[in-house]
Amino acid sequence: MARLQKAEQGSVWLDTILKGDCVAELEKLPSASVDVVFADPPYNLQLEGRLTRPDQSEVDAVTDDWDKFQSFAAYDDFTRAWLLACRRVLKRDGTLWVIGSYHNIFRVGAILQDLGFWVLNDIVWRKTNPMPNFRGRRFQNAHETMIWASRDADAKRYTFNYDALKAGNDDLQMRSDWLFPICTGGERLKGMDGRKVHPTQKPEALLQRVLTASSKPGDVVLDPFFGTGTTGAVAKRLGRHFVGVERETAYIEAAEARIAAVERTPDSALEMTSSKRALPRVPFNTLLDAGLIAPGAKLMDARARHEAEVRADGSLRAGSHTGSIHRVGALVQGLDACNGWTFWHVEQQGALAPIDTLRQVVRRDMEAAGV
Amino acid sequence: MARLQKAEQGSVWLDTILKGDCVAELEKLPSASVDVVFADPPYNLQLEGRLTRPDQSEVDAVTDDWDKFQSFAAYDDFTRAWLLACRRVLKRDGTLWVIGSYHNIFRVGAILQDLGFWVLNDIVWRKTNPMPNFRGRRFQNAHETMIWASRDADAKRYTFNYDALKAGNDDLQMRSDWLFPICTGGERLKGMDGRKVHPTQKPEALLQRVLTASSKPGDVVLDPFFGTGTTGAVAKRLGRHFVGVERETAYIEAAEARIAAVERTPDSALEMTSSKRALPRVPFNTLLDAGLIAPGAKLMDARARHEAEVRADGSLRAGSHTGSIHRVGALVQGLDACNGWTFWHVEQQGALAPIDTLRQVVRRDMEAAGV
DNA sequence: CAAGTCTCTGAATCATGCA
DNA sequence: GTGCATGATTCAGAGACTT
Repeated sequence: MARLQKAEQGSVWLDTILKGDCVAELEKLPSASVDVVFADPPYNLQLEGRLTRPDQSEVDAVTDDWDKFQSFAAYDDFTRAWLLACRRVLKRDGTLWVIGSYHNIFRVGAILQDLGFWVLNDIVWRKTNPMPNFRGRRFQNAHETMIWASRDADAKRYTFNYDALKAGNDDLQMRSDWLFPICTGGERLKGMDGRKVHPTQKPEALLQRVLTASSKPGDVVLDPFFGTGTTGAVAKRLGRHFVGVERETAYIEAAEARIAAVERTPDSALEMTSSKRALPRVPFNTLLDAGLIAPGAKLMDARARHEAEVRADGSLRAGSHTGSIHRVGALVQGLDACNGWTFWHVEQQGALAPIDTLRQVVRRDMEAAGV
Repeated sequence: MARLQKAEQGSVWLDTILKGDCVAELEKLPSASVDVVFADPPYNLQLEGRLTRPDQSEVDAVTDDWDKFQSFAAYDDFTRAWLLACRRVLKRDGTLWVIGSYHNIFRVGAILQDLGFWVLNDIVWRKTNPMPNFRGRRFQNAHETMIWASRDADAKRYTFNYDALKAGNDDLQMRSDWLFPICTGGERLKGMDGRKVHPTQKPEALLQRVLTASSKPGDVVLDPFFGTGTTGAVAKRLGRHFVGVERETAYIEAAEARIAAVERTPDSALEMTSSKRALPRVPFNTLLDAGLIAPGAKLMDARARHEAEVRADGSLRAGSHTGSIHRVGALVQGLDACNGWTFWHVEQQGALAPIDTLRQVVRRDMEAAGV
């Protein structure tokens, strides 16, 4: 929580919407200050002067003499500019999401690769209720594509809550194809006239999975194309901070009212299934110290094909092989690596139990002792 | 059939495999001579090191030289060259398919747009049985992407057999997300040594849908990266002509033997029967996404002896136990396994109802949506 | 023989904490 | 930053093998 407080103290821009062009507004943020970017950029190429080059000059609005090559180039300039601005404010181990359709996603993907982002996954949002194709000249366009990328190719410490996703998915790892309805019904923001406020409002369920997967409570989530604030609403509900950039006053007002009405989920429900990597390390000889295993005890694999002797210093011996539980486990099997905790077993009440169960005892005791 | 006869008379290259580099070989074909291109180019996977499964067995990766490129720029040059060569031999109203993964598909898509191709759809091939992510550091990569494009932006007369696809899809228009198994079992070509002949052989079902959708009997289908000839085998079976380009003699020999064994199917027998699907699996967090259960909600067993809290990620917590609905159900009962769907209940109108009833609601909605 | 169990494998950009 | 030891990590389907 130190991180949360630090973020709260120093940054007036936290949990606010900056009004203006995203490239210009992002210059006001310090570099390396956000954990996750979620971007839903315009898909349409005819942007009527909204496009700016990396040097902030405005790209000619191509309306009448519309030429597709010029237009692609303009869209590319625009894309490069906002991706670079996001890259500067992204932390070293932060990740970026972009959503798009076949009109723009290939260009966005190629450019972000060129800028040094490293694609981690492409994710397909399959729509349960897509718009039909009325002309019958193409396949029904029933999905959109998201790209999930780390800031750099060698970033390894990005946040990915693998175990949390798996626990919520019947103990199967989460796939790259997600199924959600489009945003309709009560969730869809409507104006006084009963018309939708924003043409491309994304469903909160989509953002909920994105943020559950790739952020932690207290993290800062940037949405450079904030629209009516789906990212902010979900971030607040999940106990994340947000910062948005949006040009249109009408969207900002709708987003602010919407986010104000969101209730933060209680901490106890926000707690995520933790990864085993995050659990405290327990050296094997702690089990000897705790008397859970005695020097000279015999360890076996699950089928009693291999046997090893526990030595007083917490190392194992199996024939001429000696070393750690992992090393000896690997050696007796002729493998490069082995998780000794799950490989080696002890006899308990006539049955073989993995020594990992003893480690769990130690961890429980540590927790009880407040260590 | 005039078209078919004309093609048969004048073209020695019809229904053959040209050996060599695809750009050079395609120069031997007349311009505007093929109706459909299906291209499965190298993905430029950029693999480093080795990957082992949790049991320490090694994954047989794509390490072939043909998939190695110096840089993105080199891959782009390669892509531009083969796309241009294909464009020249493609008829005015022809279409082109390319398949790829996130490693290469964005670059391919952007380049083909730059060259003047017009994207008609992007199609997602969802794999029923993808390789897992073994390190738990990303989402399981469970799909590949195909781009379907016409030669020019203003092409209107391309072939799309809308009604045939719809008739074979329970009278629903065909969506952009397709579900097929990867190529295994008897369909997978094996050498004398029992090893796969080609590392990336595509399933015939995939090509069958591609060619059924976008070609007519008698059409000419070009595959510039022919490999072991899936495109040729399916084309022959469906009464289309093929022409392939391939560099490796081993692949060509395997493809020729394979295609020789294919029998042309009578048109009447081409229709696929749609098999009844098993009930769709509904992950527990779908109930949260659908708003049927709120984070923080309490679940109980039928006699209210055990209680658990629903967390925002779709996992449960009961005391110190956390995990999936199944895992926590097992833990609170001290059992090895438990069907969380029938064990856990929610209070509804004063009575306890199993959460399985909520799953049925979701399934009904999914069915109504035609998913 | 049937049913259950074990083994193998597929386009993969697949660690991390501590000394 | 580097080096090294620790120890975390898989789903579906085919086919072989066992009881």
